[in-house]
Order: sequence, then C-alpha cells, then structure tokens
Amino acid sequence: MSNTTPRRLDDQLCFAFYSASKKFNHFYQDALKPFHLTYPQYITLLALWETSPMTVRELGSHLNLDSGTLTPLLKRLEKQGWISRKRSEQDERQVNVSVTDYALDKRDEVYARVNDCIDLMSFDGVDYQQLITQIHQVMGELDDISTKDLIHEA
Amino acid sequence: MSNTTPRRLDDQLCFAFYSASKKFNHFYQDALKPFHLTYPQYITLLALWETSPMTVRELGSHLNLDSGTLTPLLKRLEKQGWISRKRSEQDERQVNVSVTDYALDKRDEVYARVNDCIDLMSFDGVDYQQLITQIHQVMGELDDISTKDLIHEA
DNA sequence: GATGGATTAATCGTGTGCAACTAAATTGCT
DNA sequence: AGCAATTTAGTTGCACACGATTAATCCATC
Repeated sequence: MSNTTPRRLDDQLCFAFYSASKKFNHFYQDALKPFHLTYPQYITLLALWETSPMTVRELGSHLNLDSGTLTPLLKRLEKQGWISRKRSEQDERQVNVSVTDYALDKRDEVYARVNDCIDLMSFDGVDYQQLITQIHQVMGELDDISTKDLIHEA
Repeated sequence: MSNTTPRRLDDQLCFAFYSASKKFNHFYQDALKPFHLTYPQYITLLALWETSPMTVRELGSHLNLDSGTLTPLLKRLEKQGWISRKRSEQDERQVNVSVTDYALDKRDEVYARVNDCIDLMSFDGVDYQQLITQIHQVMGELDDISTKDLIHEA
C-alpha cells in the first residue's frame, strides 16, 4: 500500500470548489428568484441568448450536461415560456432549442438583476482573470486524468 | 433599469466553479469506486475519521449540509457498514453518528487510493495555497451578501 | 434497397442539495 | 409546575447530475 497520509491540501482544494459552487448556486438562486429561474436554467438561457437555435447535443457540449439532465430541464424552461423545442426536419433525431420572444424581451431585465446583485459584492483582493485561469488549469489536469485509464482495480 | 451588459467575467467565474466542482466530483467518484463511495459520502467519512461521534447538526455545520441532505446520506452509509447512528440518551433530539470498526479498518486503504489518484495529476503552474485562499475570499464575499438582504423585490 | 453500426434525444434509477414543514424533545420564563 | 419558544432530526417535494439503457433515425456499405 502506498502513502496513507491524508492529502489535506488536495482535499481542501476540492472541498473549496465544492463549497464555493454551492454558494454561487445559492447566490444566483436568490438573484434569479424574481424570474423563477435556477442557475442551470440561467446558464442554459445565457447560451441560447448567444446562439439560437441549438440542438440538445450542442447545448450539452457548451454546458457539459447530457440529455439526461437537459431534457427535463428544457421541458421546464419550455413550460415556463422561455424556450421552444422542435424536432429538426432535416434530421429527425435532433431537437432544435430556441429562445422565445418572451425570453428575448426579458433578457435585459435578467441581466440587470444579476448585475445589481453582483454589484453588492466587492471582490477586493481577488484577481478575477488570474483566478479563472488557475481554475481552468486545474480543470485541464482533471480532464487529462479522467480520460487516462487511472482506474485499474475493482 | 441599471446596467444590462452581461457580466462575462463574473458569470465565467461562477461557471468555472460550477464546472470544476463537477469535474472534481467525477474524479473522486472514479477514485472511490472500489469502495462504492460518493464524494459527499467521502467527506462525511473524512470528518468522522477526525472526530467521532458527532451529532447530525455538528456534521452538517462542518460540511455545510442540512439534515434534509444528511439524513438519507447517513442512512446509506449506515446500510453499507461505514457508520452507526444512535439517538443520544442525554438529549433525545440528537443523533450521534460514529464510524464503525469497518470504517476504521478501511481508512488507510481509502486514503492510499485517493492519494494514488491525486498523484496522477501534476498541478504544475498552480499555487495551491494561494488558490485556496482566493476561493475562500470569494466565498467570504458570497456569505456577506447572502446574509444581507439583497433581495428587495418579488 | 437492405442491413449493421453510429448518432441523437429521451427515459430510468440513484444520489445529492435545499426549502419548507413536521414531530419530538429541551430550554427558558414566569 | 406549566407553557411558549427553540432546537433537532426526519420527511416531503422539487430540481439537478449522471450512468445506463432505449428507441428512433441516419449513414455507409454492400
């Protein structure tokens, strides 16, 4: 057996991401409450406000979500009037997801609300760009590992 | 209406945390597969390997999880033999959660497995301690905001 | 044109996460 | 002692997240 010492730093790093992600989620949940949107629903709309329509597959590769997550989420967004789903005629396997006029109308209002909430924070000692860069670096490492066959036992 | 310009950086930061957290989760999921443990179950055990027993409330404040999440999670850990739950005799409201002998036996094996997997990553350009510090700083901001009454409309 | 393999979205099952509520026990106050 | 407020864990309902499977469609090759 190899080293059995707890890796405090690595675990702490992971736990920090885990906790921060939950806190951000809660923050956006509050900010988006007037629109009855969750954070995953919000980033889905963000992607669609940039490019619409997109297939479920395209959306999923932008957001790193599979159809098992997206399909029910999209159905909820559709029911609330933000998007429409229509099976492609060229390729009946695909479903094109588009923002509705309602979503286009509401867009600036949503942005304004999110901005107002973000303005309440003062990220003083935090170097955004460098922080994001470091996170991407860590994610790169995780990607490299996951794709490699690190799992050799049962 | 205030500024309606998308806050790319803030959203990117949040999305980075969101994605990194999911990737870490997946990484630990793979690493812990031999033990049939999820990441939340793992950090629960980590906490209990340090201090056992703990009440559900104490565990929850360590992990930032409420009883709605912990109770079913703990029941699963109990069913798999890692922990035991016993209602306190001094205060019947509380439930004391303890690691079992099985969990104590397996501890080093789990640590070794996690360490082996972490060793496959080379966090070259990443300054751990500084990264963790920055994340904590961001979380501090989020805490300050969440507790304030930033939500003024319906 | 038929057929096997690939692609796409949907479905199913399990496990978080959390808000809201409930039930039981404890504490505090009079 | 008696009763209201508080604390604690559990329960319920909803929304991700994802692995595994399914069903329909498309494509390639014959």
